[in-house]
Amino acid sequence: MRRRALIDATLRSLERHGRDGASIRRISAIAGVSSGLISHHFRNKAKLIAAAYESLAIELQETLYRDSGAGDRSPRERVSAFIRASFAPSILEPRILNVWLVFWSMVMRAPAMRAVHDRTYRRYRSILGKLLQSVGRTRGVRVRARPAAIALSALLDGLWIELCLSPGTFRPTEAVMLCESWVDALCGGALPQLLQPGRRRSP
Amino acid sequence: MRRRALIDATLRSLERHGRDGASIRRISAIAGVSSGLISHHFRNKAKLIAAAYESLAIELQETLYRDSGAGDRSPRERVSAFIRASFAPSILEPRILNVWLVFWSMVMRAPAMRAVHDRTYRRYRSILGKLLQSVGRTRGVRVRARPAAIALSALLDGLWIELCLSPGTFRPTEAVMLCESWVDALCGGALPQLLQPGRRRSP
DNA sequence: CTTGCTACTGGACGTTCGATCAATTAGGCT
DNA sequence: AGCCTAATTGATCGAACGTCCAGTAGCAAG
Repeated sequence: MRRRALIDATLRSLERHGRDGASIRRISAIAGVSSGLISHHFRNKAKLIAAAYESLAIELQETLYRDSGAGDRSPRERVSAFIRASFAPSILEPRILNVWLVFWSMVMRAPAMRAVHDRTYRRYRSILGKLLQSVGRTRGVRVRARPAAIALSALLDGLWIELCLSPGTFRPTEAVMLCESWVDALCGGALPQLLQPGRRRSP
Repeated sequence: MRRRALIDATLRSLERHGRDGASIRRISAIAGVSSGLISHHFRNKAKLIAAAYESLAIELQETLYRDSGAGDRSPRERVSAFIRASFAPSILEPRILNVWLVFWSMVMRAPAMRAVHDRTYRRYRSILGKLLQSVGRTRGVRVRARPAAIALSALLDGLWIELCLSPGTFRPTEAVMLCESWVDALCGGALPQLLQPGRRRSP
C-alpha cells in the first residue's frame, strides 16, 4: 500500500531532520515519489502527520506489550521486561525523540493530533495499569490501576526523554533500576495512596 | 537593554506559535522592531534561540527555588513547596510546553543548545538532590543525591508534560500526590537502592 | 559644526514551503 | 482490443523564510 510507504517515509524524514523533516518535498524525496502524490493520498500535510503519529504510537505499544508478554512469565517478570524494553537501545535512539517532539508540539494546535494522543495514551496507561494490578495481586496488595499507571508512565517517559536528550548524564541501567525500585515500593505497600483503601488481600 | 527585550519577544513568540514562532520576522514584529535589528544584536537566529533557552531555564529554576526556600520551613516542607510550585497554574500553561519542545528539538542538532541543556539540568538535579538529602537527614536516612534527583526530576517532568499535553487526563493535585508519595517512600526507606549502603543514621 | 560610532530601518535576494492542477501512465474489466 | 478509473508526475503559484547591506537617525567627543 502506497499510504503505508508514505507514512514510513514521513517517520524516516522526521527522524533525520526533526521538524524540518515535516515537509512534503523531503518526505516525497525519501519515498522516491513526486510531491503531488502525497496530496493525492492524503488531503493535506496535517492528515499525513496525524496518520504517522498514530502509526508510530501503536507500533511502539505493540512492541512493548509483545516483549513483555512473551513466554510464561510471572506478572513481576513481565513488568521488568516492559521496563527493560522501554530502555532498549532501539527505543533510546535520540533520533526517535525528534519524532515525538514534533508530534507533541502539534497536539496542542491540531485537534486531530490531540485525539490521537489521548487515544494512544489511554491505551498505554491501560496496559501499564493491568500489569501493575496483576503484580500487586501476586504480592497480596490491591493496586489502584489508574494513578499507578500515570506515575509509572511519567517516570518512564521522563527518564527516556532525558536519556535521549543527553545520553551521558546517566546510564540506561540506572533508569531501569529507578523504575524497578518504584515498582518494588508499590508492591511492598510503601505507596499507600496508590493502593485500594482497606485491608491487604492476604493479611 | 535591547537584547533582553528581544529574548522576551522570542519566548512570547514561541509560546504563541510554537515552532513557527521561531522566525525572525514574527519575533521582530512582537518586539516592535525591524527584522534587521535582530541580526544586529545576535549574529544569527540560532544565537538568539540559545540565549532564550538559557534565559527561560534559569528563570524557571530561580522561581522554583525561591518558592521552595521561602520562610523557615523544614526540609520536608520545602520539598513539598517545590513539588507544588512545579504544578502551579502558571507552570502548567500548555503554551509553555510549546517553548520547551522547540528547545529540546534543537538540543540534538545544535551543540550550543546541548551545552545549555546539560548545564541547566545539572543545576536542576543539584538543587533537587540537596533538598532530598536534607529531608533524608531529618528522617534518619542517607539519600544518594544523584539517582534520587534523577528519579524525582523525571517524575516531575513526565507528569508535567502529560498534564500540558492533555490537561483533562488527571488533575494537578494528583500529580502532586504521586510525587509526594514517592518522596515519602524514599524517606521511609522503601527505595533502598536510592540510599547509601550500610546502616541507617538513627537505628 | 563636523566627525565617528552605534542603534536601527527596510528592501532585495535566493530558497523553500504547501497546495493546486492539467497532463500522462498504468491496470483491471468488458 | 478498447475503455474507464485510479495512480502518478512535475510545473507553477503566492507566501514566508534567513541573511545581507546600503542607508538613516541619534548622540557624544573634538
